[in-house]
Amino acid sequence: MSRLSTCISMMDEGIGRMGQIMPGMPGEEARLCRLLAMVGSHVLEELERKLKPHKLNHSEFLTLMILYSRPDGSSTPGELCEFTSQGATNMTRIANALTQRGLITRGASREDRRRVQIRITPAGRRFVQKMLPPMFPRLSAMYEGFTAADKRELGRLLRKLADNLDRLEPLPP
Amino acid sequence: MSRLSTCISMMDEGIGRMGQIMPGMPGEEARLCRLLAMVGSHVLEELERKLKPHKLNHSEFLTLMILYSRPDGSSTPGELCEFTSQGATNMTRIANALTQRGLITRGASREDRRRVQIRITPAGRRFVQKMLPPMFPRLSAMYEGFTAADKRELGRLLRKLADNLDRLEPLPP
DNA sequence: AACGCATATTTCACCAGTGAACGAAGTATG
DNA sequence: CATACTTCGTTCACTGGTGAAATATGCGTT
Repeated sequence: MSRLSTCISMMDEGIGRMGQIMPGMPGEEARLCRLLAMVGSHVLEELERKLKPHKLNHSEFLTLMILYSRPDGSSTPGELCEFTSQGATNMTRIANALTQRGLITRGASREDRRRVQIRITPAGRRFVQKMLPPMFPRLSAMYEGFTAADKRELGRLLRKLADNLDRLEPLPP
Repeated sequence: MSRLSTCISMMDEGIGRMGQIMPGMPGEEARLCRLLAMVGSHVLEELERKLKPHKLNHSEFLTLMILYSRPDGSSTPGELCEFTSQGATNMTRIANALTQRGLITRGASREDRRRVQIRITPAGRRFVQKMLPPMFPRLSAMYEGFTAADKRELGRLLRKLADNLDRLEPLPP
């Protein structure tokens, strides 16, 4: 695949030319959106690459991590959908896959018989504990040359943008 | 779907708890990656939402934009693959779709008969000129409250991260 | 000029994610 | 207490994207 910086300079030139043709275009904002999209998906691809050897995809990994991070190691499909930003359909498949591998269990909830209780198994915990640490070095390397202030600033700006996006959301028409 | 800031605080808590259990985890870096991924894909979703009424998906839109921004309005599948970060397989389908709608044409290249020359049509240009401007307001709104320095800084940090990602890339094993 | 090798695009089979519809369980209303 | 409405999870059919092989052209060597 092509280097990220190549795509970025292509994008820069393209938007530069567009700016001259299309008056009124918010060029800087468009640039930032493209950057966000490119870097964001590249980060995800990088993650998926590290997950492939474990035969996990991104959504399964995220689901497993949420369960792992829970003090009681359990949740429900609906909640997992919400926090992984996945549709219920997909969560069903994810839960199927993880159950099949013995990393989680699915059982009926006592309080509300509509709900399903999903719980990480001891094997699931061991799996996470084993696969996670090898990822740390590359994760750190990604931010090589970033000062503490840089990281803080990046976090601040991304959260600010996220707030704007939430506020913006309603656009069904 | 669930608000972005909800997912973010979930993620913050989750990584917070993880940091206590998993010693040596680069928590801040992990947080930034998750943020990048979430905000990036949210931006893409926002774009796709705006494209849906025009019956375009993200890749088709990007392809069309590249062609539009070219002085001569033309390119080749290979080049488009490179700059859209799409596989050749997909580019074939994209070109099929855009050709069918009369927005581009496909013809043999004169210099290298292996190559295919893709060119935006006048109808394609009109289409872009019509669909683009209505997107500007929301695009600007996304960065409401961002100072010029904020935008500059966000751009700088994303580009820096992109460079690191390129440098990092080789990890096939 | 004929052979093998490299490159560009397409075709095919498959995978992950999505929207619509369904059945089961709960909740509210007359 | 019966009927309608809601919520939760699953199933199914479809879309967008990917990897491996097929096809076609060009390039370099002998």
